[in-house]
Amino acid sequence: MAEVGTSKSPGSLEVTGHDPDCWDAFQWDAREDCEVRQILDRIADKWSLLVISLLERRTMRFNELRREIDGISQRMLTVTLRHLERDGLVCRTVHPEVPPRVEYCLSPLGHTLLGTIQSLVLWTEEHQMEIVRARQEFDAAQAGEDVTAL
Amino acid sequence: MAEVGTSKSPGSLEVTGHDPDCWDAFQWDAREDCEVRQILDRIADKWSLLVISLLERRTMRFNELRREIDGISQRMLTVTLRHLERDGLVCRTVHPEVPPRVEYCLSPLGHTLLGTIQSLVLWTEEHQMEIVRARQEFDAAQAGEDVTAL
DNA sequence: CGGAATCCTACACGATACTG
DNA sequence: CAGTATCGTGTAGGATTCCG
Repeated sequence: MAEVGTSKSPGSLEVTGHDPDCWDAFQWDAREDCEVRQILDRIADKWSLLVISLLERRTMRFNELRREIDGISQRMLTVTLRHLERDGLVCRTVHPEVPPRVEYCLSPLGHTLLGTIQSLVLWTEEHQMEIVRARQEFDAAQAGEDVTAL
Repeated sequence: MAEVGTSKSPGSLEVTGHDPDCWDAFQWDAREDCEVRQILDRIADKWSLLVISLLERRTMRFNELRREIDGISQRMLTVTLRHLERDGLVCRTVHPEVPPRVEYCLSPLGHTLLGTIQSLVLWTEEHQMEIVRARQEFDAAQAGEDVTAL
């Protein structure tokens, strides 16, 4: 229900992606709509952050990115780039040559995201020790309960 | 491999969660390790952000959160809260009464996350129009290609 | 009330093979 | 080179039921 473009015809990767119910009109604590979650999901998905951070430095070609990332499947690189392109964060330029040459770079909008992302990365750097320690304590407490439960 | 606490015995929810290979030692563009992605995944998952934003205001009980969020299953609320508790972002207080009363609140660490999160939310607010427009243009272009392809 | 255990399904993702 | 198409799998997450 509430499908915008039902043109999900075979012949295109699942770019239109998931947008099933989108929080059931919860409105994100009455301040936001579901856009926030969608966009957060995008930059937090398995590869986007990495692609963005690589494109921060310079324009890159498809297989260049592929080699650089090492571990990404060609499919997921395609899907990720399509997502980012669809959201206007990344620009895709096809040079009509043979062999084909396709270049990707950050859009201006993508660059504005960069600052925010980096503050998030910074927070993680600053606090990851605390988090790791918290996890250890938590797990230890769990194990302790298991023992006392015997 | 590389499992820290293999105490994933039946009798605990899947808190220890996913940590399968963690980027294959890619080191996040040689600047970060996989912690970043893990933590980003945490706050960007389906409900965490919402829970955190609700706990920003005040301490809340389990079913209070459940009612407030409207759409979350009890299972996912439990899982989400456990995750956040494990990472030290949320504090869980059990009052030994009958009927039981369990309260959740943001930890100090959780509060430090709040600022970063809000900058992200702010970015989304400021740019969501651009993103929506970019998507429309992208989808339109796609449709156009489909037409010309006939 | 605040969970835990179990079952089930949809989808994200990887591997592989083919194309312009 | 830069994709697309197809298949197989793991898992996130919902529904339901039971427990202290």
